[in-house]
Amino acid sequence: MQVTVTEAARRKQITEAATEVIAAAGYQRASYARIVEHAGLSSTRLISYHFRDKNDLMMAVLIAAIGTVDERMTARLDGVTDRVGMLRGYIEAQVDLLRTHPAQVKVIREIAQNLPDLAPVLADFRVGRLARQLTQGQREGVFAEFDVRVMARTIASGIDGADSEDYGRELADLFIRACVG
Amino acid sequence: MQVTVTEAARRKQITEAATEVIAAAGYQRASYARIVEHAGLSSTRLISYHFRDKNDLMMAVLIAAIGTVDERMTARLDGVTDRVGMLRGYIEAQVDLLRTHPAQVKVIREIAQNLPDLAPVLADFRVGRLARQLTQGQREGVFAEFDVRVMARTIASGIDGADSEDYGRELADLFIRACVG
Amino acid sequence: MQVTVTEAARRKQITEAATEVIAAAGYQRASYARIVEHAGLSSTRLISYHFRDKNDLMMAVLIAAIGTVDERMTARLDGVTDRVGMLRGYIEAQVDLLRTHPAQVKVIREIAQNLPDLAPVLADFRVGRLARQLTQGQREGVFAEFDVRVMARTIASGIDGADSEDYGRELADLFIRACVG
Amino acid sequence: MQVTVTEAARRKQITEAATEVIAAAGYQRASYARIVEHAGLSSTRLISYHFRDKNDLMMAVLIAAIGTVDERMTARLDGVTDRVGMLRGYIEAQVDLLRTHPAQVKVIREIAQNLPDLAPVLADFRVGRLARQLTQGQREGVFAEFDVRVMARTIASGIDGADSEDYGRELADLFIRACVG
DNA sequence: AATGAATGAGTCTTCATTCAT
DNA sequence: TATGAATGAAGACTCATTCAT
Repeated sequence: MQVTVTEAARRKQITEAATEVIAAAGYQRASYARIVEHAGLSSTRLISYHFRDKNDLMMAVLIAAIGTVDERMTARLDGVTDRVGMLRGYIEAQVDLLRTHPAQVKVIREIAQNLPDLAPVLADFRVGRLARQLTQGQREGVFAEFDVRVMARTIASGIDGADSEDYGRELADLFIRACVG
Repeated sequence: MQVTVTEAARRKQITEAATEVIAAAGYQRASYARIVEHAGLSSTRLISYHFRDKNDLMMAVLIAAIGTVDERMTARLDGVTDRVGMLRGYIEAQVDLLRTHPAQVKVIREIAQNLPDLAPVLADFRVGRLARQLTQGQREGVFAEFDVRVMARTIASGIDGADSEDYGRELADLFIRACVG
Repeated sequence: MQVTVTEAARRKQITEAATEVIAAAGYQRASYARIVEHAGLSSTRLISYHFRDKNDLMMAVLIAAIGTVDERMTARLDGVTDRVGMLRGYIEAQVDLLRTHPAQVKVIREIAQNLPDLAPVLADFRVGRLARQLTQGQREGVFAEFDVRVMARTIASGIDGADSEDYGRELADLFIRACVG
Repeated sequence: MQVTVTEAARRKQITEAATEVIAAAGYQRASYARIVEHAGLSSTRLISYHFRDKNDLMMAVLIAAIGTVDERMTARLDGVTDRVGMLRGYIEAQVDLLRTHPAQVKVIREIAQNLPDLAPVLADFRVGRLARQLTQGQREGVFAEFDVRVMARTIASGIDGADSEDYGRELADLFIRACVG
């Protein structure tokens, strides 16, 4: 029995299944066989047909995850002009994402760890928005003098360790002290 | 041609080769074949002879790496009683390790990521010494009130992102501000 | 050069080759390599493709063997109502199977010996039909009083040692004496 | 630490360990590694030193098992002249051996199954004594006319299936009926 | 747009045996 | 008499990809 759907719908089905498999089992264990099983597809051939190779699939998964995360962050921080409020909002929003979109967050980390070539691109994605806000804050005299790149990366890596909303609030307190100095 | 060396020497040769392979290629790609090639051994059977299984080998690699790192840290911080000086010394020493013992540091991270059962033990190894110092500092009134667990984990993850001595100094400044408040 | 046949045909080819290998070399020595060689296949990967794992293959082999044996026995004994005639027919038919379908008979024994979990199921297959007939014969007063389970198992194991039609006839005489008493 | 014992004592230690391993795990799984572990020896090299190869070890194991079994049977049947009593005694003594010397009985079967070259020799060992008694019984007119070889083999294989003393008694009844006719 | 079938390379582990004291 | 160390071959199984419709 041969079920035919549109190219776009099939690609989405596969990337979503791949996202869940990567989040649950890790990048290395996300084999075609496991993805096919999770998605209920007929054979791995279906993946090979819709994606050039495994790297192509992973890029699609990554782009989708980044899109989702970016959208959520933009929605959360839109209109916030207060620098300190922005910093707290950024950290708490990121921590909140771990709860609301765990698969997407996990996928971004997994791919970053396992495809080192992407590290710089992903680093900028994770840190760019924050760094710009920190620089603005320094210009306005709200934040002390510090190396913006170091601060942004430290905040980002600190967020990765969070496991609860309380942790997020404590983290925000910590970095507000460090930034306002 | 059969070359015979002592058990201890052979085990050390293999664990060192494995350490380098893990650091260079990652835990998942550290196959017996790659380790044997890197060490110039005759066959993978030599690893199976000296280690019960792959997990046994990885434990030996991990213990060696932890031993090296722990020894360096103890040597660096021995005799430092000033709390703020200790905090700076801890961070800078850790960052320095990334340069002087990159393979050992990488191995500890790789194994922690890929053997989740060990995560709690390794977390304590990475964070325990620091957390005790922070708590002491709070009792002495040198450090402000903050969640020691969050602070220690944030410092540890911040260190992982460092890539130079300058970065280490800036990180120390950052966390001294956050701790002294 | 890639030769493509249907799933069913390939499975049959593999199970038949496996049957012959098990019969000739024993369960333990029936490796994928030997089966592939016997069947003239390109690589062991072909077996892994068509069967989930080795146990899956062995179950397919066993089911085929049981099917063949059961079909032959049913054909031989269909319509026989005379209890003593049935007993003789059963024993001689079983002995005859050793000559006409040696591989199937050998496979059932080998798998029973090497997969102890299946022993009860196979024991029932080997002994169930016979035990029912013996019980009926006792009810009808044709057979003496004896433990049906012991008798059926003894008959079955006696058959295993047979090596000729004469042996089969002698065996039938023996057990008719033992049953009629 | 090097412990030195006599050749004979060491061979006995190894054959006994091998006997237990074969009985517990089967012939195929009785590897040098498992035997060494069971016996608490320092390395597999000790086996290679005392036995030419694995076949040599297995012969030693088999001879020891046969010796034990033969001795018990001789003790049990010595002085029994009554033919029918001898037949019952033989069957019940064999079934009793399954309980008192399970390892030795298991070893003989395992080796017979896995070393087909020995089958004739072992068949004679298992069947010879019994066949001679049956022939004598026929000459004395106590037993009916039947093929002694078939009867002896059937009795022997019937015994293999026994699992209790009751089973043994029932088996003796069965074969007395079949022999006395 | 989809599929069934096939594949070579690679994974770790176990095996009995041999080398060299 | 004993031992530590080393070994090549073989075991089942998984991988992403390609062939051929």
